[in-house]
Amino acid sequence: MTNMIDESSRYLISTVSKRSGVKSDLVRAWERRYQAVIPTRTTGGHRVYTDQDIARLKLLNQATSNGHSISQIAQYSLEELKQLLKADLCPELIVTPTLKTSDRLYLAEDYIEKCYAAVLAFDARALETHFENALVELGIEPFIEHLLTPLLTVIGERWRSGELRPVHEHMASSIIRSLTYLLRNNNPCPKGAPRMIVSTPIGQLHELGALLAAVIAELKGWQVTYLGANLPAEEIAAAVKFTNASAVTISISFTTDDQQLPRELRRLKKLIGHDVALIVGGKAAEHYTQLLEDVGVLNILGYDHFREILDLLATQHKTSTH
Amino acid sequence: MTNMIDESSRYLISTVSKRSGVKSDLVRAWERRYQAVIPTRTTGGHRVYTDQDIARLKLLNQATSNGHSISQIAQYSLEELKQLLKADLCPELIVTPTLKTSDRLYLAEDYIEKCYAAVLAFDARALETHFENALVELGIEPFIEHLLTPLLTVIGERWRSGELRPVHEHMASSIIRSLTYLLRNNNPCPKGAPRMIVSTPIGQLHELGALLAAVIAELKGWQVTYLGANLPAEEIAAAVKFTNASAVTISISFTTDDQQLPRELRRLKKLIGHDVALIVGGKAAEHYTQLLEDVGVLNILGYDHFREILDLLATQHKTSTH
DNA sequence: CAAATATTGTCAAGCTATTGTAGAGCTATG
DNA sequence: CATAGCTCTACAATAGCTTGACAATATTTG
Repeated sequence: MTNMIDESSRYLISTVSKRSGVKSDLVRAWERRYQAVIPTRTTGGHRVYTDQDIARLKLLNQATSNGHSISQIAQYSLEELKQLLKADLCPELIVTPTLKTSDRLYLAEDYIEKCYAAVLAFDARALETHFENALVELGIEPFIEHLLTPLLTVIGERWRSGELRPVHEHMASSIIRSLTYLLRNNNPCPKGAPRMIVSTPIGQLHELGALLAAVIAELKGWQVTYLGANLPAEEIAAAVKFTNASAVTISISFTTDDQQLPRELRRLKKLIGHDVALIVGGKAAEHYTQLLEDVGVLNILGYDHFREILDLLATQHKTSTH
Repeated sequence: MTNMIDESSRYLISTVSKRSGVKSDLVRAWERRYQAVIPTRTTGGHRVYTDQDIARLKLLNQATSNGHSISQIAQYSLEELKQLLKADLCPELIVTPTLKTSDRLYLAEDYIEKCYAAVLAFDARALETHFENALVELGIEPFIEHLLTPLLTVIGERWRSGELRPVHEHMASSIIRSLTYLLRNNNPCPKGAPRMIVSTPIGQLHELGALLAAVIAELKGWQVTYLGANLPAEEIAAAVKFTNASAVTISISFTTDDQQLPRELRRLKKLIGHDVALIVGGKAAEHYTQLLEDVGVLNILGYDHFREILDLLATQHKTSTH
């Protein structure tokens, strides 16, 4: 996760030595003789290393103990070193080309499989690890769009088909929810940012859709107050008043036959008035298109559409406050 | 919100020193040499610090004792420092308590007030900031025991008395839930650790109690799988089978008149058998003492009691697996 | 194969930078 | 007026820097 903050950690040589397992003297020797790492310096001349340097030294250390000579590999890139070590372990699998941005979809699919396998095996730790790795490799938005969303769809399908039990879905959800901290945490919110309330209406217990919407809105620069699931219209409206929010996003995951959802939506719209945008999304939203149109709701048709809506509302917000 | 922080939290250097664990002289040296904190001044020139400054110094203190050089990290933001420490947690580092327990209680009360004020003002950001600072200052377990638990009780009371709306409680809950990532993430779980399933039975939608139980069990060295709220007995039992868990912890927050809860508990006990411990806690557990006794449940009477139970079960687990 | 050469990890000497601590003398605060 | 805080200065203890050397292995060459 450190590299999400733009690689700002700096270390002195002793720390580097402890972390990488290469003695300080040797680190300096490798620099002097082969420029294996080229740290910056303090004004006083002390060497200052980055996380990358540490990773590099770790790999170099492994590679040398595998028999490679330091003079030969000292200038390899991180990627090349990883390949080298991989090749040492299983010399048959050297094929891997370096990953480029166009391979993200492939990468995401790979992770989807791994994650699904972890869910099926009910291995919460493995699932969490996969998620964290994927988050680093993919970045936040692709992570949500190309990994989480398809994964949840798959889990939903397999759940209905009986391959998975409800408890699998619960396990996965709770892990995804705890990840939200990572997803949300890096945004110093701008001061005049438009505010948004995110929740699910009463009767809708699944909150993951809402959670992802909240994350995306925060990434788009909104100041989001997330309220969890299952809230009656008056409560959501109260939150809008408290925060002076200019939009409300509601996620609907399940189709129900009763009239509760339509009633709640109409009530909510009436309570918040016409100046506050009401946005609705979620798997089950498409079953209610007529209703949503009647009520005057912005219906989310996909991630890009959601982002468009957010941008549009944000500009409206700016012009209305100036 | 901002003026609440500004007005309520101004400290002189001696207080800061006590709370952060950094000697006054050193605090001044860090300011002079690296601008690690830049307090405001009284008209007479005395330094005046905020809660943020204290949190910052505390983190800087930890980071330096982890081997980082103060000149390198002095200008890091709070977030960066947290990340740094998280990254350092590979070695076995438990936050060293620099405060006496009596000071802690006082400090916790102080934070309870601030947090409650943030809830009342519906200020999610302020609440989150207070939580994060408190977590740094108090350490995990005191944070749960002396801040979170009393705070939740207060919120519950004021909610029943009508001072707060349900939406206040939702807002606070969702923030606490997102904090769980911080609370849980520090434990590299030992290999032979006993496993536990944590959830709430069907009909019990409030999951915070379960969440806190999960965190405490993890701190005690258990390998916990947290499943969220509202699960039927068969699902919980299935999770026990999948993970080969040796204990199940269930949290009950609300008293209901119907027979669902008793039925579910009996069913759960039957499904998991006598070899798996069934632990029940939560605000409403005391209303069911007779039932719990009949079913053969370990009833949690408080945090210390819970920890005792955990230790007891852990030793049983060890002897049975050797 | 042996000798010559190159590579590589380690160490020491002498010097500088960093950093925690402390004292002297003065001032603000209640 | 006593306590706690302020500035400035100084100092000792680590920890880091450079240069250069030196064995212990590899590798090449005769």
